[in-house]
Amino acid sequence: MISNSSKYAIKAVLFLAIHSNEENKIMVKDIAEPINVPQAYIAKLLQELAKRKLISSTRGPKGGFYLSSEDKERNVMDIISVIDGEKKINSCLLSLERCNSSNPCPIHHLANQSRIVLIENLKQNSINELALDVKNGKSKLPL
Amino acid sequence: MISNSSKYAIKAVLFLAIHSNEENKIMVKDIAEPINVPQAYIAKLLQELAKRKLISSTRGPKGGFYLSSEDKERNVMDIISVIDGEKKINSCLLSLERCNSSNPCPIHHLANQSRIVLIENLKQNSINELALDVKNGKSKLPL
DNA sequence: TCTAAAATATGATTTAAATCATATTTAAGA
DNA sequence: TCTTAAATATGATTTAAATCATATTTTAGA
Ligand code: FES
Ligand code: FES
Repeated sequence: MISNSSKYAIKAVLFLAIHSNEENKIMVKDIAEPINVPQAYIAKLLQELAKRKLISSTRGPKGGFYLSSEDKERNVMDIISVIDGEKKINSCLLSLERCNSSNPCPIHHLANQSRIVLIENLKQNSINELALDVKNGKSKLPL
Repeated sequence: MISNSSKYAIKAVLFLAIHSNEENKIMVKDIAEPINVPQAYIAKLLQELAKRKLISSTRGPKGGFYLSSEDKERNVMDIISVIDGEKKINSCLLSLERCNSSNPCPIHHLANQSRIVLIENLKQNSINELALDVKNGKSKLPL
């Protein structure tokens, strides 16, 4: 439903939200370790996120990744959409085909509402808001 | 979150609920095709479900798989638990470690409630009830 | 303008899940 | 009791996701 890659990407973006800004960029090697994701792997994900404009980056010495103020207004679903694609999280729990309320599978009505709520919630808070929660001790960035 | 194997297993069990009973057993080859799952693959899953007592089977000529009346009182979460294991569906969306409301990750509060609701819903209806929905045209068994 | 430090692009390798294959065991019926 | 049809047990192969490796491009600063 949500890939490992998406989870890693979310962790990395939140880490950047907490520790970086326009004037304080962070290199992959300084991101990989604290979030406990292999460096080469998170590098690839960060590159993809940068290409898709969810995070910002500059090359060369003093370069690195960071979140611009617009980047911080993104939400978690934006990240999942870029890494996994829209359709994956919306696919039918049984068929992998089109999930459709007018032609539902036997467990559609058991699963559909909670999925809608989940997706809605993942769009509700900005990266910035989630980062503030961590700063305020209301949540933790796990390994 | 829910593996392909679990999805296949759920489809197979629902198929058995609709088409089989103590006097009318069904062979793997007659299950595989209608639910559109490779025969050797669904065979393995059915064997596991039978070993774990979620479905019934008899060997030899006139043998096959079927659901006893007790089997039909099981629910979808029972199947997921047997195929994927309990912990998988309950793991943290970010860390893969213990998901814990008193030490939550940044998206715990975005995801936890809907997951609880999903799991509760998947336990709510018996296989028999879900099969009746299909028989009554209220839902469809997809490919 | 050179050098070094960073991201980027691209592709190879590994691993776990999915899929396939087959020898063994059980039970019905002749 | 023999034969045959079924599930069962076990393991091999394939595939997609995860992970690793490296040559190229860009840019800051000497
Ligand atoms: S049709 Fe299966 S979850 Fe919607
Ligand atoms: S701690 Fe991450 S989902 Fe609960």
